[in-house]
Amino acid sequence: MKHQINHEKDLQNAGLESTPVRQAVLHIIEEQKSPIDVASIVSSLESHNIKADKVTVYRILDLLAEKGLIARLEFQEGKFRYEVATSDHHHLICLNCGKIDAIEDNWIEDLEKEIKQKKGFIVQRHSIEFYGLCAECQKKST
Amino acid sequence: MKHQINHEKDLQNAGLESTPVRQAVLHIIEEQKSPIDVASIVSSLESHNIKADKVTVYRILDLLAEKGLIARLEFQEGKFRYEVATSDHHHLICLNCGKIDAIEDNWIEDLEKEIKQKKGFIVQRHSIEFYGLCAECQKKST
DNA sequence: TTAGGTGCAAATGATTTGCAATAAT
DNA sequence: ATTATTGCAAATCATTTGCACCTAA
Repeated sequence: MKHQINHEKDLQNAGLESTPVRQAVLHIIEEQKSPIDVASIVSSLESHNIKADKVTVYRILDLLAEKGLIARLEFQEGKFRYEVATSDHHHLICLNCGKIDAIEDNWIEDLEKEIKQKKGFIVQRHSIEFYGLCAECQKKST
Repeated sequence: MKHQINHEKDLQNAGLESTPVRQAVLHIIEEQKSPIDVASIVSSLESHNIKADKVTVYRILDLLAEKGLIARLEFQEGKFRYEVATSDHHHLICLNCGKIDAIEDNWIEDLEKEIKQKKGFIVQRHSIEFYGLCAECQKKST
């Protein structure tokens, strides 16, 4: 369980000034179980009674992503989502209920080695998402 | 080597009326070696002297994707790209020169089985991209 | 003639830019 | 004072919607 105070450290470690808005944005992204979009971050700030302009949020997100504190994702929605940068995992997006789950795996590392061997291409990061039906929706909608 | 005439068949097989613009869009996407965005498709139509509104192109792309003739992709650019739907492969996007290569693999099928076992999630489609440095750019930029 | 295809104008949504106001060191 | 942070207005870019017009079966 992380507390707000840790975000101050995280920010400082990343060489960023720790401001209330930055801490709050980091906190909101962290307390979220699945990747969150900018509009949701903005309204979450409002409900936390933290006054911050949308533009400021965009700029903070750019900074945090640049410094590697958060990861920027796309789920074929025409917008970005963010999550805290943690151990490697891939997202499972249910096409029926929209729920986003995640899974870790041991396959991709080997696949990236193969990419290096076959293509000489060095993978720095990847974007891997699976779209389908979660267990619950298979029962309901089928 | 496919000819325009095949696109007529492709469209009809998909249950779509074969119009000049639809054939041209399909042709442009097919002659492209890597996934192409909408703006490029529109200007390509212009240079082929085919008059078509941007909106029409969007609608055609939606149709073609819906019918499975083309695939809709995202490369973290905030816009969509399209390619002909072919055998399964993943994209290698060079962060230095922007070149987009592709690779086939035998890993993902097994990973999707594991997802089914571990999570009960049934994968219908996936989005898998690797970002890094292509062989040429490793020589130059390093 | 009738449904589907297209064009044009305008709306929407996400993101970015410029610049002035503000806060922190 | 000087630099970085934020707010506000407006611009930009990708995509969508509404509606009228046109065209092929």
